[in-house]
Amino acid sequence: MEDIARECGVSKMTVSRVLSGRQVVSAKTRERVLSVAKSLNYEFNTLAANFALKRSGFVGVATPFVGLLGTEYFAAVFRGFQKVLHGAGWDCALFDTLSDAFNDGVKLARLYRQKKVDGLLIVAPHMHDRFLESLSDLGVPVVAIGEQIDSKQVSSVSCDDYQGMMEVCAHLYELGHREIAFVKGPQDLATARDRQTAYLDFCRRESLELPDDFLQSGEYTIQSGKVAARILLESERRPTAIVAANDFTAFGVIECAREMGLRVPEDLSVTGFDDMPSASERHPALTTVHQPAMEMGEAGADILVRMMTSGQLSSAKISLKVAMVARQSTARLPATN
Amino acid sequence: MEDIARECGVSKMTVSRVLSGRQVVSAKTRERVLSVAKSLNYEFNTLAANFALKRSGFVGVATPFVGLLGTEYFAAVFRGFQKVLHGAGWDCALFDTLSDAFNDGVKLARLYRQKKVDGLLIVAPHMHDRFLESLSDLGVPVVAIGEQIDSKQVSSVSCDDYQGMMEVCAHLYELGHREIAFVKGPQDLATARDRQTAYLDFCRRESLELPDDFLQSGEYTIQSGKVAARILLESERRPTAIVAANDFTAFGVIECAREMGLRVPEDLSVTGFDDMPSASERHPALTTVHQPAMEMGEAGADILVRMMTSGQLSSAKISLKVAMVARQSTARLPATN
DNA sequence: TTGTAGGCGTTATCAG
DNA sequence: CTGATAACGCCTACAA
Repeated sequence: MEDIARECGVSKMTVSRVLSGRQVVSAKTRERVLSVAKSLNYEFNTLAANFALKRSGFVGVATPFVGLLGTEYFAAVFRGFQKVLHGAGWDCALFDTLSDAFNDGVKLARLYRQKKVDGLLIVAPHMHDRFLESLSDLGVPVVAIGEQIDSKQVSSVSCDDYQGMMEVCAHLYELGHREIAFVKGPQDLATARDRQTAYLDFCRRESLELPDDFLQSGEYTIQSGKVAARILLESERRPTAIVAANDFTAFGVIECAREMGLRVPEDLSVTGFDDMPSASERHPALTTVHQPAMEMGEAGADILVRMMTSGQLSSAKISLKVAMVARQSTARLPATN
Repeated sequence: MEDIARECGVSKMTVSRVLSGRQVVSAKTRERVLSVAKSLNYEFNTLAANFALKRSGFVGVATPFVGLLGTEYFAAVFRGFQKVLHGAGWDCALFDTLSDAFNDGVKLARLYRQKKVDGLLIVAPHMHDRFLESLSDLGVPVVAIGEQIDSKQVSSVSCDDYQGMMEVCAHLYELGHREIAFVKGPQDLATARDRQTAYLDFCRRESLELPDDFLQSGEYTIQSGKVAARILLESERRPTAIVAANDFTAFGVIECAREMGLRVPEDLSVTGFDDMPSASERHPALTTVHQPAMEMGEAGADILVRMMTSGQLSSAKISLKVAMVARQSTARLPATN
């Protein structure tokens, strides 16, 4: 900068003002500085600028590298981040919540305290309560995507699991189903509990009297879906529809049904939740609930930018609407019975 | 640091030496410094350290956000990066090769010149020659993963497309196939050309005399696979096996065969290349070629670390062996004919 | 609108 | 093995 200043006959400070582009400089001086900078092949040193500004220019995106990185869901959320953050002058760095170093939020907070990142975005759907609780009150700008966090300092952007599951149940009900069973998810995940609550509320609202074993345990896995389905489909009062707490579980249910010689959807309707890419690729394509991943990313990044620029850690809780997608795994009841 | 120094009765420099942990300090002093640091709730300022060291502590990982981010392949490569880089003291930042700002390598190089990143890892399988060429000789530590780069300064880690395709052809040959057709990929992708060359070399080596139309064009897409398959399967000399240049193309071929009432693999053997996750999930599971993605990531990061620490831009070209995976889309010929 | 002086928190360098 | 000093390249604060 000094070279440019000398060449232009102005001070280093004026050059800085032009190059950082956020202070008023006369148009004539500005152009002169810019042209000299170009002719001198000058490159702005972002690192030094950020050091002086006491910021890193990076936002940390934390997610489990096994399980979530590599999914279209994560990619969509991330594109949402990028769109907002890049415009606001930040880049994204990736951190693994599963690595030894990040068993809890305290470790993540160190990234901030050491000035490696200016804020954190946690992509954490289906994450255990314990981890999420460790995020509370770290004194760091943090936004969690995919789960609602119960904290005054941590913001979160989640989607309306309850509403989505309600739509699924209503969809089946409209198709004539009255014998609707449910395969639960892990009880330490808030998403799983919300989905289950919606199912139970729906049954109560419509006065569906269902036997206790219509509520089966599950673990959000294909295998657990198969196990639960076998119990349900072998019981004397066989359901005409099975609502799975997520897509994996639904895949397991369908696999079990097929093994037992039942056709989906003719003999059994099955629904999932999450709308993984394979949900639409499988046969039959799965009726499920789609989450607005990119919008969640954008909303989360918006909140984070506000926290980082204001320095205020007031938490915002946003819950986005989801949309059920009817595909080929559900059918009208009288069609075959 | 000054506070700690005062408290310990040593100089700021000694504290720095202890905390940065890369210079010899007497064990007694070290422990005293560490304990005082803890009691003072001191947090090391990474940003300031990196500024003094003239490095950012970040490596830029560039990839197309639409198409590659969100795939298991990318996730595996990235885990490989992380494993090596984290150990060596770097974190990873993500950049989109598709965004306006990165139509070419020159734009990426700016990240380095502005000291935002200390080096670049480009995850670029199936990337157009033009982009790859723009990476040459940027004067920046760059390693490309997935494509071989023709440059004296840019390193690359690719996998042996030629060998993989040879194995596929040999596999079909051993199953008794002699009428083997091929669906090409885009001609401006080196991977596509290598796979095609292997096929042609194999045919020549085994003296398979095939009609010209056994070599169909394709675009690495499902749709183009369908189109090519229709031509092949409707020709009077119908192939008993179709080798597709990648998995997507193979999916299209299978779809077309099914529409025409042909069974795979009983009436037609089909092979892919890449081993996408869905390759093993589909029915029939696809015989294809698997790439050692995580190993490629590790190898690439190793090379980059060497470039960054040495400052030398000597390019290394590594080509990793691939492995064919025989699944259910290929079968012995006499079994049905 | 522009200039001057000083500082950000760490490390390199060289002397002891 | 330890200490003093200067420097990294930019920005804030204040003054002109």
